[in-house]
Amino acid sequence: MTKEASLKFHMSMGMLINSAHRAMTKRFVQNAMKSGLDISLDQWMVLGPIWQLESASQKELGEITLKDKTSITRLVDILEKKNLVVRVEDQIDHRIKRVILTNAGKQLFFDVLPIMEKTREEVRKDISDQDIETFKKVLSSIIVNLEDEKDKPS
Amino acid sequence: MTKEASLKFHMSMGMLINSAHRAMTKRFVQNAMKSGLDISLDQWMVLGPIWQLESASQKELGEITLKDKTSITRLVDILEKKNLVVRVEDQIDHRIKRVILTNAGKQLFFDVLPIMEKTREEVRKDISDQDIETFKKVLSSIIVNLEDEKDKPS
DNA sequence: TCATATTAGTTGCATATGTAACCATAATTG
DNA sequence: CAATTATGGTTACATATGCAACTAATATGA
Repeated sequence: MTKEASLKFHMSMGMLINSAHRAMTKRFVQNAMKSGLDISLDQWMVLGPIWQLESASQKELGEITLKDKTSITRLVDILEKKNLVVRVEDQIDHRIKRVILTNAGKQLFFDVLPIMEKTREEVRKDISDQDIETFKKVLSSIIVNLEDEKDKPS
Repeated sequence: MTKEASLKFHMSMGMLINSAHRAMTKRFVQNAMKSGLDISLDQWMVLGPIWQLESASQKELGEITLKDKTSITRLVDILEKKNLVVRVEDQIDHRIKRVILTNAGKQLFFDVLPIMEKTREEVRKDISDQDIETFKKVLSSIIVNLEDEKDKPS
């Protein structure tokens, strides 16, 4: 029995997702560290959209990353402490805080891109495109299956 | 474009796993809470093997759940604080601590089984067995792809 | 317009994890 | 057999998350 088969046989889906998730975040951080970059996968998940949108409210970041507003607050705290982003109060709606990249943040974004690509390749090694497609489809279904009632569009 | 398609289109694999993982742990805890049971998914992941093995060392628990020994220490701390398990020093090798269920732990184990099943059904809703198989296969491959060099059998 | 509700974001408390340093107890070997 | 190494487990520090309660600001509507 191969190691994969053994794992598949013994472990529940929940345990497998749990382990795969931890392994991926761990590897990303390790790869970044090897290149002298100090950033976590979750921090990157927020940094990317900020770059793409030029300026994003924390609410928008939460919607894009599917993260709780509480998590966004604290991730932005960390990014701000690292001088990668700054919060700017929206001029019209004073409840909103727009997050924008500093020059250091922009620099880091480009530095991390190849790390991301390297990690992606390590993760996908020997897995067919077809299986990856099915994999992503199932993940999307799970996310939709488990959506909070209260968050569902009425 | 359906919500699934939209998710699949926009989100990277890492983000999808991240979100699915969080959604599953969240739903499990919510389902348990609705039934008046106070246990997290990770606590359950440890409790199950203890039941199966009757008595397990923390090292064994780590191997089974693919969790770090540090995580096991702390999960067992919590389970012990909740009076669900007790640590017993191994009579032969005094470094080893065997973890066994209390009566309350055994009771909880059986109470949680239907919660587990309910959550499992909610997660898998409208996903074919075939796709689940592929899904688990891919997860196992990812875990193997990302295994630490130092942990690999020589 | 004034009271109420909603929205965006923050904070405190609890759980979960990784890393590294640490302790105590075996096991190894010079 | 004594010194060294390896093993099982714990602890401190940092990151990440959920929930609930909170603040400040905007929107709603009687």
